[in-house]
This record gives sequence, C-alpha cells and structure tokens, in this order.
Amino acid sequence: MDIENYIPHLSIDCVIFGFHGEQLKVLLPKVKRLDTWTLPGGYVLKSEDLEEAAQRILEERTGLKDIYLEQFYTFGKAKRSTGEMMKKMLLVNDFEIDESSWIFQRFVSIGYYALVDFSKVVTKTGVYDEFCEWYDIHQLPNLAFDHAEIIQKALETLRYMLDDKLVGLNLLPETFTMKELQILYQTILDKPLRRDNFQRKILSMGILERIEKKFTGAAHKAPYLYKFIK
Amino acid sequence: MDIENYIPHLSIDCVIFGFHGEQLKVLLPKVKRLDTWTLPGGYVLKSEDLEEAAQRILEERTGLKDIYLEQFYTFGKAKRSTGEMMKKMLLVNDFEIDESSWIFQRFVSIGYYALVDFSKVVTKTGVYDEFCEWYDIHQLPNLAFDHAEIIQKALETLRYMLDDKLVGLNLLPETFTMKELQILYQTILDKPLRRDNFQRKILSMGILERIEKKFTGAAHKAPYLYKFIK
DNA sequence: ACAAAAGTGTTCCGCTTACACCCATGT
DNA sequence: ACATGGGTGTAAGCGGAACACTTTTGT
Repeated sequence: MDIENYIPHLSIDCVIFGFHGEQLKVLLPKVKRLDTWTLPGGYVLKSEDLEEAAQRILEERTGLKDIYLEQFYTFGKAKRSTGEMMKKMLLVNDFEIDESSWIFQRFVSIGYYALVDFSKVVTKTGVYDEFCEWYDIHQLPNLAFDHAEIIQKALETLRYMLDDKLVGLNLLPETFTMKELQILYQTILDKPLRRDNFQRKILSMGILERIEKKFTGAAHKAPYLYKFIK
Repeated sequence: MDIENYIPHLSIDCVIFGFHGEQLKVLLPKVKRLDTWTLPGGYVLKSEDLEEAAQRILEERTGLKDIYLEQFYTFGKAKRSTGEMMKKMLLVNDFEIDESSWIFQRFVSIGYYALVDFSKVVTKTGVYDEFCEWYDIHQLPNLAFDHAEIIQKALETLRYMLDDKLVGLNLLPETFTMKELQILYQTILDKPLRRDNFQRKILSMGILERIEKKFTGAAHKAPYLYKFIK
C-alpha cells in the first residue's frame, strides 16, 4: 500500500448490515490494543471509481464479491476526524508516523451501506485490527471518530428505503419463511408488525415465489418457504 | 485563490433551482468563449465544513446567504471529468496552466441542490464565466463533464422528497396563491394535478396560513393569498 | 383433544380520486 | 346574464388495519 496512489483527504466508510438471530447487526473491526472500534473503510485509488473502491474494501472484509451497495451520504465536517486518534491507532501498534502525511489531516468520508447474507460472510481481520466481529445495532461498542453517527444515518436511510429497495433479497438466504422476513422488517423498523397484514402486503407486491413447506418438527402447521423472483 | 488551501481532487457542484414563469429553472454559468455551460461549483477549503463550502459557493453566485441546501449524491467515477475539458476552459481564456496540478486530474464531486426564491437572486458572473443565466429544466444548454447527469439526479431527488421537505417554502415568494403552488408541484413532478384535491391535500397538512384575497382585476373570483406557517 | 403457528376471508376506516355545485368578479 | 376561475361538499374506490376463522402439525 503506497499512500501516494490514493486520493488524499478522502475515504470510504462502509456500514455492513447482516441479519442473524433476530438481530440486525453491523460488522465492525476492533482496533488493536485500544478499546475502540471503527467502520471498515479505506481509501480510493486515483484510477478507481468510488463504487469500485467500496466493493474492494468490502471484499477485503467479507470475502464476498458483487455485494449490494448503496451510497447514502458524504460526511465532511472539518473537525469530524482528528489526527490524534489516527496517530494513537498507529503508535500503539508500532507503526512509523510521518507527521506531514494527509492521513493525519482532515478527511471527507463517503458513506456506503452494504447488505449481506450473514451466513455467507467469512470475516477477515485487517492489518490494523485485533478482530472483526458482528454487533447488534442496539449494542454497539465504543466507536472512533463520527462512526456512530454514520451508522445512525445508514440505518435511517435503510428504513426510509425499505419499501423501495428489496432489502430482504440481500439480507436473507436464498429461501426463507414469511416469519423470518417479517422479523427482519420488524428489526429494521424497530416496531412490531401485524402478521396477517404483513403477509398480504408482501405477497401483493408479486416479488416472492412460494416454494414448498418447511417441516421444522415444531408442533404447528409447517410454513411455506419463499424466495425472491429474479 | 491559492490552490494549496483546498482539498485536492474534491469539488462541490450545486444545482440551484428556481421557479419563474411556470417553469422550473437551474442557474448555469456559461464558459467564456466556449459553447459550454457548467454547474456552479468550487473547491473545499481544508479548514471548512462541506456545507460551509457549498454555502460560500452559492453566495458567490446568487448573493444570498443561508440558502436551503441538501446534499444528494457524490459523483466519483474515475473518468467523469477529463483534464482535457478543464485545460480547454483555461487555455481559451489565456490562463496559465501547470500540467501537474490536481486540477487536471481526477475529481470526486459532491452534489448539493439549492432552492432559492427566483425573484431575490441577483446572478453574479464568475471569473471563468461569460455570464450566468437561468435555464428551463427542459431546455438545458450544452453541459460539460457529467453535469447533465448531476442535474438529472438532483431533479429525481427533489421529486422523491417533495412530500417530505417543504419545497414550496424555499422556491416561492413570501406569499402566493394556491394555483401558483400547484403549478410549482406540477412542474417539479412533470404531471398535471387535480385542482380540488391538491388544495385539500395541501391545506390538510396544516402548513399554510391564509392571508387575504388577491384582486387581480381578472374576470373571476379573487384567489386567497397564502404563506407558510413558521 | 389441544396448543401453537400458518394461512386467509371479511369488515372497517381513512385517504385519495372524481364529480359536482356554489361563489366572486369583470365584461 | 354570462363566462371564468376559486373554493368546497359529497360519493366512489382503494389500500391498510383489525378481527376472526380455518388449517396443519406435534404432544
């Protein structure tokens, strides 16, 4: 990684959403030797489209290609990132520091959110990271810079777009039950939905294909499995 | 203007919307000695918030402060702006060119749209401009770079947000008739709306205050004037 | 038989749409 | 009186919300 190949003062931060155990989660790497987490992010090569850069960063963290991505906002307050935090993160890991580098100056960061199938992700730990883990959206760890704010904005956008963008297609496995889809929606919106009306609303969209019954061994009628129509 | 004070490879482009003569218009400066127009834009000072930069750029062009502004997208395809066009624009105006400057390299541009009261704007001509004029959204001149695409995206965002953001408040004068507001909505959405239902819908929002009758001298009932409630 | 959860028919309500009529004003 | 356009009453239609009933499965 030669710092000269990147556009200075510009970064991309990704909010990677996954869904597991009835919780909406985000993938966050922990900074080595600090009680601090960050958003998975990176810089943009001078020859690279923004979206390419975001895809590259995501692949580094999740091992997945062609991830569903949406740019949602660009964060550019002059004081949003302090060089102090950046230096601390590098010092504590015995990296060399060139004080004059733009790395320690002001940053503009372009926010993308990604929707991934939790079960397909193999999290990878970056060079600056101690580990990279999923966190429930309601129990986030200590976040650096304005990253908590960025997650909040990503979540708001996700909610706002929920009816337009086929969110379920990207957060759920190939097949799923109506209940799973409902819980996903409830989790994102953070409010309960009526089972009967939810079922009808989704089916009336004509985006789901009913597959077969799923026998869970539970003491009740087996639910159908559904998948999204291509 | 010392180029060193700005964040390199980053620019802000503003789509300034105004409303006049039943048309939605955008304010576009013409490049001197070329059959080319651009969006009013500029660079971001290293010490400046993005939004501050956008406000500064807007004040330079319109003379207005505290303009209604929304960031809507960041454009970052690697080939979206060619140094060739930039050089042509400077050469034709006898500016000196430093080939190595980031000015001629790749740009990431943050798009803001602004809503202004047409009647209050006193357009100002920038140093690179021949003049700065309003253009009907349906009859745009020859635009440089990807600026036509940026305007399109701004317009889509404006339409999408029309019911949430009090667009009329910013595009219309202090007082206006219901018909004027309706024509504004129709123009933005590019489709006819029913007079009776539009009136009721807007009034039911409880955002308008009825002032007095406006005697136009026309051969019909005088319409009320309205203004937005603070 | 019963409990639990899935699936669906039906009703009610509110908002949008459409059609209608009345009102104010100038010719 | 009449034409023109503003303001509003009212009914039809549509989609969402709420309720209830049926279906399927394991204990």
